[in-house]
Amino acid sequence: MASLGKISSSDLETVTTRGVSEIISREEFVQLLKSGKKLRLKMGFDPSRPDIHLGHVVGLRKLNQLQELGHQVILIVGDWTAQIGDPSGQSATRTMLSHEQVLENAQSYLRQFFKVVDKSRAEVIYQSEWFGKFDLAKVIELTGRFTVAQFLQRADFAQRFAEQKPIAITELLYPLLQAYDSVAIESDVEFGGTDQMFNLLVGRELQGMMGQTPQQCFMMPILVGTDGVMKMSKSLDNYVAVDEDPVDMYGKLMSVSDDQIMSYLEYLTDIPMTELAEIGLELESGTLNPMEPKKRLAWDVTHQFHEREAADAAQSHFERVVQGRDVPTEVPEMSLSELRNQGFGSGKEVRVDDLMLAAGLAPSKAQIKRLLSQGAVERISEVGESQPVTGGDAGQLLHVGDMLKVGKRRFVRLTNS
RNA sequence: GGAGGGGUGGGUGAGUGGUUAAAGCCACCAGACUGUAAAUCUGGCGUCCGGAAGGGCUUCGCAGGUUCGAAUCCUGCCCCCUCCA
Repeated sequence: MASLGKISSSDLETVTTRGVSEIISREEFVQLLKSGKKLRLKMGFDPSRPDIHLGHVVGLRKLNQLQELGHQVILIVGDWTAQIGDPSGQSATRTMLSHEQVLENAQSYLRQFFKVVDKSRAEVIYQSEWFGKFDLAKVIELTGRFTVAQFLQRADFAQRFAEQKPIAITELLYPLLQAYDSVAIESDVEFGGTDQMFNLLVGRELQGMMGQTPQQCFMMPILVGTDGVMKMSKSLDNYVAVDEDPVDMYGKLMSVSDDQIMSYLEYLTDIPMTELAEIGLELESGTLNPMEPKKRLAWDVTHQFHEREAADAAQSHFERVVQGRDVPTEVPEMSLSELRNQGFGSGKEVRVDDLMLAAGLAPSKAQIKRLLSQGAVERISEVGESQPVTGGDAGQLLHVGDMLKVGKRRFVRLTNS
């Protein structure tokens, strides 16, 4: 680990450009890095959303890089702002979280957070530490520092105002509270996606007003989700969660659009930029099969969250099941006795549709019929002979050792006990 | 206080008495193709019975009502939004 203030030019380059969208202001930030001061890096967390996905990881990696240069991460649990909800244009009102719920979510979040961020160089602070004692006089003082016109500069507000769409008053409060956090912890640098620019700037401004050195605003690009179009988000279901098991994580990364390979490699791995440049060129010229760098990406990221062996296993699983269309080495099992307890089958045999239902391979009989008629279901015997299960075969009886393949990659095997 | 707009399937959003289990788009599922769970193309996409044809049930904020028939009309209720003051 480098000592504070001493930073190599390549580190500086990486920290300030790779996976970075904008820094306000870059010059001041660079000076701070060189000053030898141990910086307080502010990151906020909304405890109503305790799941971390790769979109967040872009920023967390940045925090980690700075930690390695000796700086300190301050994670703020937004137990007050969570009740407001960030005005991303969607739902304005949110239900209050109970204290226990906040604690629970925070715990879950932290477990994921520290998969990327170094725990020993981080502290966790709850907003309620300062907002818990905020009184009305202070709220008025805080709000009195800003005007509506200033807030209407924020693109999202401006747009909704123009379209005569609702803007909740509490939404205007959100940036203010977030800004006050910066004052409360004397933040040196605050991190967020580019969509956070306004909020970060309000923090910077408020600190100046209150006699503190204004924080630097560090903005990361928004990662596009696995659909290749929208930003990665849980509600769009185009995300790869940090908690994902290796096989799913690898698989989901393999489903990233070809167009996004380069940005994923840049934002989520440490593969040198010079090497990435070569890969980019080869992809463009068509001399490199996109699957190759994508596999590397998938392996690399999976390995960041799991053991090497697990990443290797995930890769061979992918090659075997997806590329080779073969049966995976480990197949989920259901036993006849278990099935009978659930009211399916006789204990000696079971219908195809019953097994699919019980194994969760389809949510309803109607869905099963569709799958059958679409030729999505295959029966594989103990000796490996496979035979399609078609339209009228829903009642076909399966015996111990039989296996069903549904779609390209879902399996279940019938066992005895 | 006044005027008006609106609540539809996972999401958007059409639909103003039957041909509507409800357009289109997105998401999702399957198939084909392939270099992957990319892209593209095709199909599917409430649920239950049936091999199928077909039939039953449930669904358009909630509760009633009119009608042979209602997401569509009427009554009451709940909720959301905009504008004027």
